[in-house]
Amino acid sequence: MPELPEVETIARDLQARIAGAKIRAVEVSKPDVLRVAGPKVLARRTSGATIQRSWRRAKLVVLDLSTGDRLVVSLRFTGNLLIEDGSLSDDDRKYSTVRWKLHDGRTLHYYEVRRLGTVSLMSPSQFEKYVAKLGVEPLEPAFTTDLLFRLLQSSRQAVKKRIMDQTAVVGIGNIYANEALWRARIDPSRPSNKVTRAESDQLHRDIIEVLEEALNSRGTSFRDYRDASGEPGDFVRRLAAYGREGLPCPRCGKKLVGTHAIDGRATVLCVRCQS
DNA sequence: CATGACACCTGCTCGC
DNA sequence: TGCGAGCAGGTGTCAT
Repeated sequence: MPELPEVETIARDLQARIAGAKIRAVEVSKPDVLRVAGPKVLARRTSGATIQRSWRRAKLVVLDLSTGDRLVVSLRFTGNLLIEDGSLSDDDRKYSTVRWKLHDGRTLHYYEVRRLGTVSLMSPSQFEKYVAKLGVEPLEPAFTTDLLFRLLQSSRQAVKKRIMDQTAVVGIGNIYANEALWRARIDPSRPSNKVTRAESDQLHRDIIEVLEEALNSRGTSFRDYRDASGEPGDFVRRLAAYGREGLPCPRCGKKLVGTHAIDGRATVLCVRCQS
């Protein structure tokens, strides 16, 4: 489900709403989402802890606990973190897999339909080891035009797959990969090492631009993404390519074409604009 | 090492 | 209406 803008929106909402809250008790109804620590260890090591800070790294929501441990949540397709203040729908209740009961009476739910997402309780060293494999944050100054060009040069994979590779650049998933490549007028199937310097620099601008615009719209709700308060993201109205197969290209009017040729993921492009 | 195939899950939509 | 196939904002592992 969520890519950088959606995960950032969730992490910021949680920071505003539950930073400083103390955990009273933990309930786990679907233990298969837990990694590193199982239900008993999770309950023992998080009960009584204060959630000091909520932030994002790559597509992970990270909750820093007063104990030094971190709760690291990978939402994958359908995961979400929802704050219940007394009004949770039946559906939300049905898919609530882990619950942290807070001292103030509210509950933080880890919500999951497909249960592909994970909740990991990590010590500082486990966390460091885990994030060491991740690539550069595209909205930070370290993401330079030089770095992107080097990353593209170093692989023969399709450029779309390359920019979705979380060990290269983090946070870009299928929606924003399609959108950034459409904006940059680059064919997603081009081998990444065949992208020119000028194209790479344009792609660099468009990756930042599309992620920032989506963040300002609080993400894209194509199906079931919602923020921590349950509200949908607004960027779906601004999508030019993703989900618009068969509809006219907003730039030239030619019908957009869909394919699954790159890594089996849905790709939509304008064959006239993107080459 | 880079790359591709597959596994992990449930729910929704579409075609017969 | 029922039923099977295919698809969904992702990533970890394993074989080649």
